[in-house]
Amino acid sequence: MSAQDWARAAVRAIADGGLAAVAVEPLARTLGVTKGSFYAHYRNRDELVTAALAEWTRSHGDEGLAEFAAISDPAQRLRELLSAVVHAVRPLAPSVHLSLLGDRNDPRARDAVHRVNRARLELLTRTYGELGLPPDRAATRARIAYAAILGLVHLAQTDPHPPEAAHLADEAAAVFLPA
Amino acid sequence: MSAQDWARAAVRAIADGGLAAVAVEPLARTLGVTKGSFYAHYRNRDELVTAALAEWTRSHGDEGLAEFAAISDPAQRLRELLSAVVHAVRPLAPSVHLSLLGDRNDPRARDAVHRVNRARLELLTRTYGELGLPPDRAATRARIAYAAILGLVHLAQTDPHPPEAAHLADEAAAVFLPA
DNA sequence: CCCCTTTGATACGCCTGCGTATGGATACGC
DNA sequence: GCGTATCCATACGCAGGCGTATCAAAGGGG
Repeated sequence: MSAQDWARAAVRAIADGGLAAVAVEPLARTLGVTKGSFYAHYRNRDELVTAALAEWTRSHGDEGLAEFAAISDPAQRLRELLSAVVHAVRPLAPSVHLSLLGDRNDPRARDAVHRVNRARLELLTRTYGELGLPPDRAATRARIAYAAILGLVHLAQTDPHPPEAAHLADEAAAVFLPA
Repeated sequence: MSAQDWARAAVRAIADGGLAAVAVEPLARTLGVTKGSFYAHYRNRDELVTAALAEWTRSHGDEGLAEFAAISDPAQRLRELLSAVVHAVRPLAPSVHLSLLGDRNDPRARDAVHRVNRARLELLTRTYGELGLPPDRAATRARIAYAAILGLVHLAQTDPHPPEAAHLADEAAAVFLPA
């Protein structure tokens, strides 16, 4: 039971309950310990919230994008990003992102979301630039594509009959792939 | 001080704090009354939450879209919708929508968001259909456009230097207007 | 004019989460 | 093998929110 364990549990809690779910006693229960353990690693709840946001920002910002940034062919990079999003796997998994939008009045949450968004937008902008778009059009294109992806994921989250992945992939490709 | 007043205050509370902010005693303080008043109108907090969500769904679903649905020229209708979104005015104002995403584990919140999304998507799909797109392409197009709009608004919300409205309008037009 | 309904104020008990104090256990240095 | 430090359990006080009980003040209908 390390400080890391608590931080990771806090990230999970954010994913399905927002910052309010980062509560020491419930987390201790799910971890099978008491809160006496917690205060051996953190001074108070706020420190845990900060640590959890830092952990998420790190793993979903530049670090989470590293494997995609390493792809040299921009078209291939774009396809891989698209595939990752549509299959809702790791680096663009939306739950924490979505929950934090609900906590956007908290400056720490807003900052974390903004950092992750910025890292992704920069990669996308660079990718579109390498595909031949002039800088300003690349930036705009990246914003639209990323916004559309976010929105599609958000729509799927509240839809009781979410569209199947293949169909979502077609829709995403329509905005993701360069005109 | 009517039940309506409480419901409207609850909607405001959702806008800047999510469902958790719908708390009887703080709301009573901001309304300048005590909670004794509240329990004269509602049986418990849950009833207030339900009423607030119903109020929002009503005013932002079909009813909020009525003024746009009444525009007979589809191209004009699309332009008006676009303008409304970009200027962040009423019917697509995002704050409650965004906050409810953070509460998407609550079935009532999920349902409310879904109803509003569905009403908007139906209007958009119909509009693209009237503009000449075949039904399935109109539906897909509507989803992408609406998703992009949602995403752009979301990005702006966490951006400390949000892009100016004119630029946002250009970006929105790129996905909103038919190809 | 009086009664009764509606509205809301006050006060209470309960629950849950935060933070602190204290003590015990285990493991590691020497 | 004996301190000593780290980790964690237990127990406490405190705050804030929910729901209930009780009562007071109008205000409208008979």
